[in-house]
Amino acid sequence: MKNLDHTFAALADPTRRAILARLALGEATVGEICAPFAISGPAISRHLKVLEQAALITRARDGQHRRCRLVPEAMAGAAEWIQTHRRFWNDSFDKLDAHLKQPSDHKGDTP
Amino acid sequence: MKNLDHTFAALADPTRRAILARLALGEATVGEICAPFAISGPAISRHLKVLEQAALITRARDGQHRRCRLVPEAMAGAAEWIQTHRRFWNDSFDKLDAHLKQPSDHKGDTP
DNA sequence: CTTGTGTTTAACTGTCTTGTTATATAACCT
DNA sequence: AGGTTATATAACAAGACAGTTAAACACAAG
Repeated sequence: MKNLDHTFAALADPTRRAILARLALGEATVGEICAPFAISGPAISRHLKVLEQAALITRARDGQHRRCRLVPEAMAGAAEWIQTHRRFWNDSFDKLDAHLKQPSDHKGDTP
Repeated sequence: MKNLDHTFAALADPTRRAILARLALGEATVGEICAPFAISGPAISRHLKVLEQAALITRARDGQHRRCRLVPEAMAGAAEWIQTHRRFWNDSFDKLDAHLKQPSDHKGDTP
């Protein structure tokens, strides 16, 4: 359950990307992840399951909470696929590189 | 129709990634794209429509053929999202970088 | 043990996706 | 015009997906 299909499919949902963006700031419990979203708890729980099956996060019990953490290695597969293709398409990727290499704050996507 | 949702969703399908890999080698007609796949023509046609709506490819008439070409800019959005997160997770991304940058001749090798 | 809080599962619904075959459109060629 | 090739659309079936509410599970605390 750790191939590119799952990774890209997991990243295709804006709620899940927002969850990952939240987790990029540090571990969080399911309740903390739920808070900023308008959708129900079970919906978030299933998004977390999708992210876990894509190996993008892990969940571990912590008392009666469940702490979620990123697994950055999983993202590497997707990044590698894109960067492999970058070798062929390097025309406009270089501009992106220049843009990203600037010292700037990150602009995440809002849910 | 050009947001990250569409881009990642388009990349989530292995057939579509294979089509992109084929197009990375150069333009191709729909028939040429169809050839290596076991699925029907209409199925490929709809994959191409998905890729086009994600702005990953363009299609242009060429006689009675239809020539498909990559649009690398569209991939940049997905790459930017991943690379933005790389700033937080740069633990294991650095290893990927080292691996990919090894044959550092990505400057003029367009086939 | 009983109750409350956090989280997941079950069951259901509506929508989207992927494939199929059959039919239509568009261009080329006598 | 009529026939052939290349590609797209229509109509349909099967399955995946995202959301809901209600119920179950797991642990904490009276």
